[in-house]
Order: sequence, then structure tokens, then C-alpha cells
Amino acid sequence: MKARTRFAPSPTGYMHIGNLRTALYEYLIAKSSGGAFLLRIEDTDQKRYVEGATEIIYSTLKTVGMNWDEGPDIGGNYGPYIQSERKAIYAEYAHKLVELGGAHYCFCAAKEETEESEDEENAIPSKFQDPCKRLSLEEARARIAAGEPYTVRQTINKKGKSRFHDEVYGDIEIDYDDLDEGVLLKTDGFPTYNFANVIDDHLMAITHVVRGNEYISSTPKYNLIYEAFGWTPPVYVHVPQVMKDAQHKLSKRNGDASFQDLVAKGYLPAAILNYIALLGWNPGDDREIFSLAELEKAFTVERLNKSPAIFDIVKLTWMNGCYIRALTPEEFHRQALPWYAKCLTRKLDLEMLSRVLQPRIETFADIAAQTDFLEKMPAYELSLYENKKMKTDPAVAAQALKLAAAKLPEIDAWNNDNLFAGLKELAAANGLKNGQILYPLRIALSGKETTAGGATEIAAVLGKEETVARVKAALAKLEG
RNA sequence: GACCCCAUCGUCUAGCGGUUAGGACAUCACCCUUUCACGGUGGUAACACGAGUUCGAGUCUCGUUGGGGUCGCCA
Repeated sequence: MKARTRFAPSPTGYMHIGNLRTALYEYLIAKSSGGAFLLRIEDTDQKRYVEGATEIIYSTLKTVGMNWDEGPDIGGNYGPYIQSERKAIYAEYAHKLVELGGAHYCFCAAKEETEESEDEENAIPSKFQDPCKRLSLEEARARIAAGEPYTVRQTINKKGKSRFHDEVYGDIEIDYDDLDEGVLLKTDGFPTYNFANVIDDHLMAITHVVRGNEYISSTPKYNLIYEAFGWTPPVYVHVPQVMKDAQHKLSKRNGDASFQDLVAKGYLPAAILNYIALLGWNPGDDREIFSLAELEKAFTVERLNKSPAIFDIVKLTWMNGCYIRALTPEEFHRQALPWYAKCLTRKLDLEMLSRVLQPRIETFADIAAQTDFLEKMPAYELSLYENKKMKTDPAVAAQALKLAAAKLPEIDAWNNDNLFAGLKELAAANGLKNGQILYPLRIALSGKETTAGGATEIAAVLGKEETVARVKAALAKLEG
């Protein structure tokens, strides 16, 4: 069976990780069955609309390669795909639902927005009992005709248990008495999510509804609407939350990273996508590295998990390192260039630098910390030359650097292999261990005990002139 | 508060009645090595608790505890 799924975000700002993961599962369900993945913009709350949010949604999906088959920008046979353009459709179905007995007109004033009072947490919400339910249809229509503002509110008269099946959570049973008669069509004529999602999913022939498990409790209400219209509900796939820690879910309000933030921090879109796929899903074997195409092949809803998963930036970082190392050297260099531009102005052998950095960094943001000494030689203590393992101290360093200062200008083909061979030879000729010459040289060139790359690699990146200058400066410091 | 959901190493997870409870990240040790990193080897580390069912329970049932969610003219 070819599945039709939809990603239906509301344009309220950035794209958060949990959202993207939901989109991914929707995409995978559709694609693994040879079906269609569509994009629908849920902008029925004009108060929350954020300028540019739709573009973020488009660009995020495109960046990770999740292309949609139908959507606001490309159209399709079930449009329009922006809810604000479907207002008339919802009104039509809302009135029809009233006639079918699944809803009623309501003239109650909107519930006032509760101030953030200190006892808000202690307040016990009670089920709303709508007095308008007793109004006759004629009476209600007369008031509407008279221009009175109204809403369409769901009518729930059923008794007993509502049951539905969820692909992840299994069979769920909720008492009809526990369901709220929520507003379906607002005073402004826009539908609420509770109504629009049912109408659209049916009209757009959606077969699988994938959404956060916070919707489990209200799913029976949606089923009642499907039922009233005589429609078949979709297959439900409720997915667990993506958490920041055991208590809090990942959210922008807590300052948690969005997809855009992660990319800006030097994470590769493919790595982010791979990581979040595994937050709540696993292939059943030990594989962890998946491209989107590979996920399409391996994905099945049966292997979706039902417990919440904590987003672990440390593991994402490791995975990003895997993706960075898997890049071709040319591609790595191309992607590193803008990061170099941010922190380096000196003339350096950047291609050599890329070769040094690629196996050592986990995110592109690591570049700055790994290269700061290249830009400007930092101040350092003479005691840095003291190293037991390398058998060096300031005296050995002075001797080694003096030899190096004489040797380095003679090296013409300035590359790592030549430098290393030359200095190794120099050490042997003078009865020194490799480390006794290379370790002091690194200090002289970097002012650091440890660096990405060895002494000769740093020299290769710095170039002959700067290398010789730094060695001379170090000698002066040692003898000073 | 009512209702719903969840519960294996610190984290992501495998496990679908019989396992020395496996893998990955992190962490520790060692090896490799011009330091670092990569890579390799090995170690520490988990079935929330209590009853039941069963010859046998991480796996099934019930309860307890803990956590999350819903109860908006937000989605």
C-alpha cells in the first residue's frame, strides 16, 4: 500500500529538532512504500504567525534532502496546501457537522487568558459544560443571522469507551466522558487544529498521521469527527517526545538548539538527520550510520520506540565527526573554507591545514580553537619545553632549535614529508631522539603543548618564512 | 485533581519466557604514534520497586514509585 503522509508545521519560527524528526518519519513512511510526502502549512492562528517561518521550513527540508511531492509552492491535486487559504472549506464542513449532530453552535465568550498567577499550577481544570448545547438549531441560526459572534463546538454525547489503535502505542482506550467539547471553528472563522487536521487529512487522502504523542488524548475526538462524516480515520503513528533531559522536552524557549543553530555551529545536515532518526527508532541491528536513502530502505514503523529520548549533543558530535572524516578531502576543504575565513587572515597553506584538521575535528566550529596559534603566536612559559616523555628541557630545546634554525632554510620543497625527513635526519646526525627536536619545534611554532598535527605539519602550514621567524624568536626567548 | 502514556548501563538502544543481559556514545586503561586526533584492544557500568503467573520473568499480569502528556477560540 502506498502511503500518503504530510508534514504539517505551523509557521511560528524556527524548525526544532522534534519537528524535524517527525517530518523525517513521515517522509520515510511515505517513501519506503513508494507513496507521497506532502507539505501543508498550518497557519490558522494568525496571532502566532512569524514572518519568514515558511521559508525556514522549506529550506530545512531541502537542506536535508526531504523533498515533498505536493505543497504550497509546487501545488498538487489536493490543494491549496496552506490552511489560511482553505477557510471556506472548513466553514462548509463545520456547518455540515452541526447538521450531522457532531457539533453545535456556541455563543459563550472566549475563556480569558489566565494570567500567570502563582496558583496556576494548583488550579484544577474542570470539564467545560457548554450551556449552548441546549439551544435549538433554529434558535442558534437566528442568533447567527442577527450577527452575534459564534463558534462551532464539538458535541460529544457518546457514552462508554473510545478505542483506537496506534502503530506505536498499541490499543488505546479512553472514556468518552473524559473528552472535552472543544471549539472547532473560531469566532474569526478560522478552524482550530482539532478540526482542520481532520478535514485536511481526509480531503488530502492522508493514510498515515504521524505526530507527537501529546495528541494521543485528543485522538478519540478526531475519530468522532471522522465517524460523523462517515470517513475512515487514518493509521495513527504517535511518536514520543524528544527531550532535553528527563524532565524537559527540547524547546527553543529553554535555549535549546534548533536545526539552524546546529548547522551554524558546524554540524552537517546529514549527520543531524542521521542522529535524530535514531532518537526513537533503530534498524534492529548494529548499524548507526545512515544516509537518507539508506533510511528509506531500512525504516519500518514497527521499530519505532515509545519511550521519550533525550537529545545527546555529545553523541551527535561524535557522529558529526564520522561524517566529517567521511568527506572527500576536496569536499572537506570546500566546506572548511568559510570557517577559515572567520578566524584566519595570515597567508597559510590552507589545503595542508585541511589535511591536518579533517581527521581531528568533530564540528567545523572546532576549527577556531585548533588554529588560533597560526594566526598569532601566543605567549608561553619556558617551562613548556620541559617534557619528561620527550626528554626535553630548555637546554635541549635551545640546542635543537639552533640546529633547526640552520637546517630549515636549506629545505626547498616545503612540505610535511620533506620537513619530517629532514629533521629526522638532523636528529640522528646529532644523537638526538626525534622527539627532542620535534617537540621543542612544536612549542616554538605554536606555544602549545599539544596541537592538531605534528611540528612539521604546522611548519608546512605556516610556510618557510614564518616558520624560520618563529624558530628564531623562540631561540631568542630561550637565550634571553 | 481526573484521564492517557512511559520505565534495560550516565545517554541512545538490542532483547519479543531459558542470554555470561548485546551494541553505540561518554568514561578509564593499554597499543599505535613527532604531541593531539584518528585507528585498535580491553575494562567499569543497567533490567525502578513489590506481589503474582510459570519448572523458569528484563520479557506476561496486577499494584507501587518515579517521569511525561492532555484537560486553550495554540498547534
